[in-house]
Amino acid sequence: MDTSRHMTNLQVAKLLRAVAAAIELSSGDNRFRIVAYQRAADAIEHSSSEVKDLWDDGNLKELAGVGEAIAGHLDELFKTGKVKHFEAILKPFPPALFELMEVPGIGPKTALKFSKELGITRAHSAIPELLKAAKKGRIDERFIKAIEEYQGRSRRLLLDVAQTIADSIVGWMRKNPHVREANTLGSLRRQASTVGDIDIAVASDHAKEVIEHFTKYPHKSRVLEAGVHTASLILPNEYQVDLMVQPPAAYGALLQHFTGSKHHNIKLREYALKKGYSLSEYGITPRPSTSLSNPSPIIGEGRKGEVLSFPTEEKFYNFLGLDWIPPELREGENEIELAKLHQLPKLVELSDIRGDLQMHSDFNIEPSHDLGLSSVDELCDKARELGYEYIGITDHNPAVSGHTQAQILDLIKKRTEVIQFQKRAIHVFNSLEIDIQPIGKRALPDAALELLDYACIAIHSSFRLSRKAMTDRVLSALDHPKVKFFAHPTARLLGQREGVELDWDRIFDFCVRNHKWLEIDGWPNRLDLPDVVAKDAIKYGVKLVVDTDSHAAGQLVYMRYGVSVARRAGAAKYDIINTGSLKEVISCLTK
DNA sequence: GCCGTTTTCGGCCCGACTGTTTTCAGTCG
Repeated sequence: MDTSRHMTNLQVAKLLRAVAAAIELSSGDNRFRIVAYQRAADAIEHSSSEVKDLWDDGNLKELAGVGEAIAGHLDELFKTGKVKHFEAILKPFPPALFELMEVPGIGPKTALKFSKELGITRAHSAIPELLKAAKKGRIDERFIKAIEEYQGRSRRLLLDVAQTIADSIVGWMRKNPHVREANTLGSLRRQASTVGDIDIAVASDHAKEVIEHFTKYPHKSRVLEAGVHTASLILPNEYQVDLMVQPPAAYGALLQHFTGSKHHNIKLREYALKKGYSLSEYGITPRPSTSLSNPSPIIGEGRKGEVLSFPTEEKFYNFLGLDWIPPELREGENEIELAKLHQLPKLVELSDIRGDLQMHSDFNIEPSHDLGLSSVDELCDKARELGYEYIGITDHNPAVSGHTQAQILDLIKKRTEVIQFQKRAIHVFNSLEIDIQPIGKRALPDAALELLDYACIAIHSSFRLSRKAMTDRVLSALDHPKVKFFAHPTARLLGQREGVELDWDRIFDFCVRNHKWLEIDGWPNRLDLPDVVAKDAIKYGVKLVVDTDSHAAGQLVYMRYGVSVARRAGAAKYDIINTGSLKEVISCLTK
């Protein structure tokens, strides 16, 4: 079988990165060609669509960073399984080289050196061979640590784990009177679904006192390092937390720089450069003009060579003629253009949410999946505490095997009585989460569906069907007036299971035409829809519902993570069904 | 090799860290 036809985005990206490395090791000044290949690789790796699907539809050049030439090469790749031009570029180098580069600290030059000096040529055994060489003392011993780091990689934290730790530490820091401001940084501040590092910035004119306070954080295991402006703690679970302290007058640039993303910062600096400014973590520097046609500065003020400081990010972005960009949108897509045109979306806020339409109670409906741990009453109490107007209880359907249709109807009627047992302080919708069976049949008789206010459907089995079969299956299950949304659509589990393959355009189209919604499931190891897909859904006009999928009352607070996904997708309040009032939601349910 | 509401040519982010590095090369975020 021709494997190229099944190449994933990650595999295509890796191929392009290998080409970039090979160009770098070849003679001649090809710096910008190298960067072009790396950018194309990044674009493909982060694309919400499978690159092969884009190729199928003739849309490869939609990817920013993929132009005429690379699109042509990928065309050849998908048609024939190989690219003659790439093979010629890669041929002089041993395959092991590109594996060695996966180790942090090893780039193309070092990889080539090791490959030659240590005789490592085969790709599959490259890393173990390198580790062996390192342990024998044939290369610098610092690489032992780097290799082990690589082998234990993908040890990214789930967003909620990192956020919980950061909330505690930021809270601790704010207790100190010298701390003017404290913020998370990086992918955590951008609320990415997984987080690499927990980094915290503090604005203060008293770095010494602030660092001292940080090292007294009560829940630490030990202090790793405490310098003049930075410090690091190790927590009992071995997670590391880094702190940076800067004077309030220059805090804006620091916060901006370390929030990233890398791609956002590159684009922002390119944009600034055209206006005659150079950006850094310290501030904004007007540049000497390089030609008569490029007089500088065009906007703002400042003497050449002088670093201008900014106390806040708002002032930093505004100086460049941009609206402040919420961290969740800083992924290097079109946010800078939108900020320039004052057209950034007004992102949905946690406080806009008025209900939660997916959660599980402890009513024993005899399901094939987990029961919840809390009673309907407990769920209502917590929801009321959160200020909600309504919730939907979506227990799993009764197990298909071992129940007659009459028994299923009976269970649902009994459960309906529990839900409607008394007048409650908030409205409770009577709903179920229904399995989609492999062939697209719902795991609940239609007669039972009629007893509900609404239902959602979800995939809990047969995760590996083809894209077409999977899409057919889902659309078939969605096709009933009582079924209102598709819950945790990709069924991914972060760090455990990849999402299923779906034809999103077909799903989006069906949803828009039939008043169906897609869920953003805020359960921290789902966060599903993924942000990039949710972004496409919104562009298509699909309505979303942000839920927690709680299995206990205390988990209703996971809503913040679902909202973060929605914000990263650029969702405004009106894109989200459950920002509506009870009356509005009831109206949507009957469309 | 990519890209354009100043350009289809002529640009292309920025600074920190590390090592054996007395002025720079490689790598990273």
